Amino acid sequence: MASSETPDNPAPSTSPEAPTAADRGSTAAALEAARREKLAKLGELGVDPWGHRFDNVQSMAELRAEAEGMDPADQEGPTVRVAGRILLLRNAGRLVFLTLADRSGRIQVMLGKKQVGPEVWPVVGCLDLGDIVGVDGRLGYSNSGEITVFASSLTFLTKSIETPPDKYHGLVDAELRQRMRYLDLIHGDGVLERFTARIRIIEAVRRTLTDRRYLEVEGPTLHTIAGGAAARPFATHHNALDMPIVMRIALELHLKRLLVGGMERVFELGRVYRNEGISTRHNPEFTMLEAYEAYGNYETMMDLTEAIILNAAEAAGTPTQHAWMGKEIDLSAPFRRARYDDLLAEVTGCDPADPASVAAAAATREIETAGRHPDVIKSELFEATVEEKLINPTFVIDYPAGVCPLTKRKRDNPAIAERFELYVCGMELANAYTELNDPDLQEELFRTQLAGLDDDESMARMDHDFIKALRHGMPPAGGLGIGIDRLVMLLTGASSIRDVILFPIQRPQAE
RNA sequence: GGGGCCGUAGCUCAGCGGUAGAGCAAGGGACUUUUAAUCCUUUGGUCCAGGGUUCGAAUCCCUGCGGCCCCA
Repeated sequence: MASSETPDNPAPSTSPEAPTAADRGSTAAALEAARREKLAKLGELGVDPWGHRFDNVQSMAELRAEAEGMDPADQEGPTVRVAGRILLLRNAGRLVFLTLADRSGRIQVMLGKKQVGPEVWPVVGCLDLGDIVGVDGRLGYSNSGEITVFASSLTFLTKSIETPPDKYHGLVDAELRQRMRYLDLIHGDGVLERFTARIRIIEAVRRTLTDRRYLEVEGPTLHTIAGGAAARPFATHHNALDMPIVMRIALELHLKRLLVGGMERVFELGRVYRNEGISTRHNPEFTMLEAYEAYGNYETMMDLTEAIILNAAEAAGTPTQHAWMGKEIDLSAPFRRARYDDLLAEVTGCDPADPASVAAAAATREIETAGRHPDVIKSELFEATVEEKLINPTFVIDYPAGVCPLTKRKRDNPAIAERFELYVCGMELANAYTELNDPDLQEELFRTQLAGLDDDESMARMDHDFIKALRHGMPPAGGLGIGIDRLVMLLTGASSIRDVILFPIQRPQAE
């Protein structure tokens, strides 16, 4: 590649090897050629266009705060140092204004021919939008009242060879924004802030748990049995062991092994993989929190869930009441708690205790009923009717046992499992159980599930090693799972999971 | 899986049967207080791909590719 190291061959477009922009007949090539000429010019000027260590940089936000306290007429502002990317460049002859951006914000820089001197001024002529520069100068206000760093020197830090997107609209095309997330982060309104909020949210989730003496662990992501949830796994193969491997679809069964191992309070924040559909709420890999607390139950986990969400909202700066998916959401705790059967009866008018009544209600909504487990029919009816009605955070509690093979049954009613799911805006955000710790019942439930349900419907994969662990004694416990991406959506107001995942899955770009 | 919408210059978009347009960006020129700077000027395209209809297709139809949305 042409670079500054060939000063005696300054402009690549004049090299016999490199076709001129016109030869290539492409605007993109012409734009690149213009930048490469400046790259070569920098070399001639003895400037390294790729830059070096640049210490003691102050953030734009810091400097803005400092300038707020200054008298705008003050000509003797402090000497400061900034570094950032050129987002805007206004050339007024022997005076050039830059809008420089770092991750904290933007600040204006003024470069004057007289002020920077004859050594540096030719370098100013090599600046393009997208270049990264460092500036030393005096902090103050321009004539029009803009906070400005009046440069006394300019340090070139990195040349950009590519043309940046439209300086005003930025990248609009959703495909390009995802394929070139780095540009989306630079130019997209609120994008960097949203992903920063995601980081704060995850920090808050972690802190909420560690403050409660939870231990954070890392379970295996390569499993031999895809257990702990109902989902199709990604399958692969381990060569040395010559055996099939699946990517994990849940964190559950290994965390429970650690409860057996006496860790008492454990959690994992990690990626899980499900080989299923892609939508505004589904990405094949997503981030899940699972937490298990010995001697607790699902009510313990409701309290924990509220604490996690409220702390996360605070960390993200999300007000208690805000709009999401076009609805007004109120995050005030305690969240509503409503029994599964009560909601189903309320919305559909059927009798949840009577399988025939449930089936009849399901049939009117074109849900397949023939030969299916009554609790599965009930579950589909619930999904089709009740979920969308749950706008404000609602703990749906006490699920039909038939769809909860890993959950402890109610002491007085074995048909009901001590499970809750948390819904907001019709979206499932969390799922929790009083954990089943009876190894014999667990094994039996795995078996009946395997016998009675399709793979897709069943959460059960017979896992003898897990049963063996339960046989050694897992303390009674509450367990919780939270979809972190969806939580971030809720707290940042994003309507698509792709807006909260830096690099969501995409088909490869056509050549 | 079913339905709808979209793909035109590096970016943002117009054109929707008569042979390619604008703004920004880029090149040249002017300007020492601009801020989406301004002014003058120049350049820039396999109209996603492949078929079809037509005297004529960016435009209409089909298929494919990529994307977005809705439903299951």
